[in-house]
Amino acid sequence: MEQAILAAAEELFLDRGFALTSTVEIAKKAGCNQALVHYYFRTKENLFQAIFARKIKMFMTALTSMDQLDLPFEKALEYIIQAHFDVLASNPRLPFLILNELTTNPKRIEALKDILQNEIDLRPVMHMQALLDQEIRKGTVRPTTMMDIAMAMAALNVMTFVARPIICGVLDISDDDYQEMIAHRRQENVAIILRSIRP
Amino acid sequence: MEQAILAAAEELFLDRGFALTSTVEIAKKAGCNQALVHYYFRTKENLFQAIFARKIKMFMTALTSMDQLDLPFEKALEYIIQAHFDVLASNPRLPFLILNELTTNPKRIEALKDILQNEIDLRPVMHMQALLDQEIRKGTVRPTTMMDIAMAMAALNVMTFVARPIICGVLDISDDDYQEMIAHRRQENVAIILRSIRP
DNA sequence: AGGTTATTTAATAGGGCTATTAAATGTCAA
DNA sequence: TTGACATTTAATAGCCCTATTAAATAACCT
Repeated sequence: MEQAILAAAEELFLDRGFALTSTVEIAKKAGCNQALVHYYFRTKENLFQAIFARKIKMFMTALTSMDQLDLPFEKALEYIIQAHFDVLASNPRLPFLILNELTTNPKRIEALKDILQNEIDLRPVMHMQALLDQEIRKGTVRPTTMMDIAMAMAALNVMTFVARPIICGVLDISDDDYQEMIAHRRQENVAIILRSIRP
Repeated sequence: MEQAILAAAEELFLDRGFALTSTVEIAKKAGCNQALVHYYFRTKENLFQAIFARKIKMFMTALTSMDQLDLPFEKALEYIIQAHFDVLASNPRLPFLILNELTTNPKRIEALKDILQNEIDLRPVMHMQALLDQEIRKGTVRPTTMMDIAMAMAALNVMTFVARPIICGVLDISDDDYQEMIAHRRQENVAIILRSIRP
């Protein structure tokens, strides 16, 4: 039942965020009494943090555990951008939850910092930075930074999923059309970034 | 006092969204009794919609009221991207509010559709589309669509401001550094898009 | 001033929420 | 079987919230 509560809470939190999800709803979805939620997690805040931390860790790990370290820079970059995109596609509501919580609740920032500092292996990032610097020296890539590239990647990929309600709502397109658009963006976002770093 | 309530509500809604803002807080910030909020707007929902509609209208109008219709395509695009960026810089919390409300409350989508259909002049967009098609025929721009370009622009510009809590929180940088980063992104986002449409 | 309307306040109904508590039920080993 | 412990439930305290109502105050017109 503890697992059922976690699963129900995860779904609801991802759907509606912390503030709009009540422990009563979580209990109903998990199929138990509302007091049980508090028996296992004492507070709604605890329950949320457990899920939030787990999700962020999963997300960051998926990004930094890279098995393409031997690829040349452009290929590696393409691989990373698409890996990032794919994690988002499997967790389309996660970026919104993260943005939402970090924006409305300063407390969450500490949690995020902790995870980033203690749980994430940054060596792959360093490796990419080194490859990039090499390319710049060779003149095959214009002078730029991994920070800039990462910003562009995050922006383009995340917005694809965060903007879904706007896109689907305003253009009212079918689910098939949306899937097609997703596939298109997966290619397009890579293309934009690769072109943007040309000398 | 009605204006004071509107102003207070706008600030609080932008800060914390609809659900996390109470009419009591609004009243306190406006310097009046909480019942007065309901006297003027009957419901919190009404008050929110008034503000939300006004903000979206302002935002969309700033984007589509373009005075650079005689510029060549690339110059016009650069102008638009920076205009978009500047509206966001003046309303840094607006995109988050829009995303937040459209994501958590389907009702808002109707409001948005209404505004887009009735209040926004789409001729400048058509004009840009025509210029783009011309460039593509000439071969000076790779085959693409205004939709793709707009997505990239929105993603890059919006993320600059939406991600502020993450960037400032994780990297803990000073306000000056942040301002510098903003200025950098204003250039960079243009550069990325212009490079991304090269043949 | 006196009357009418607009504005503002105090008080409160009514509802949902989190968290706690005490009691009931299940589990399982000795 | 019984005792100890884990799980689950019902009930409720205590908050904060929205919205309403009735009464008080201000503003304005004649």
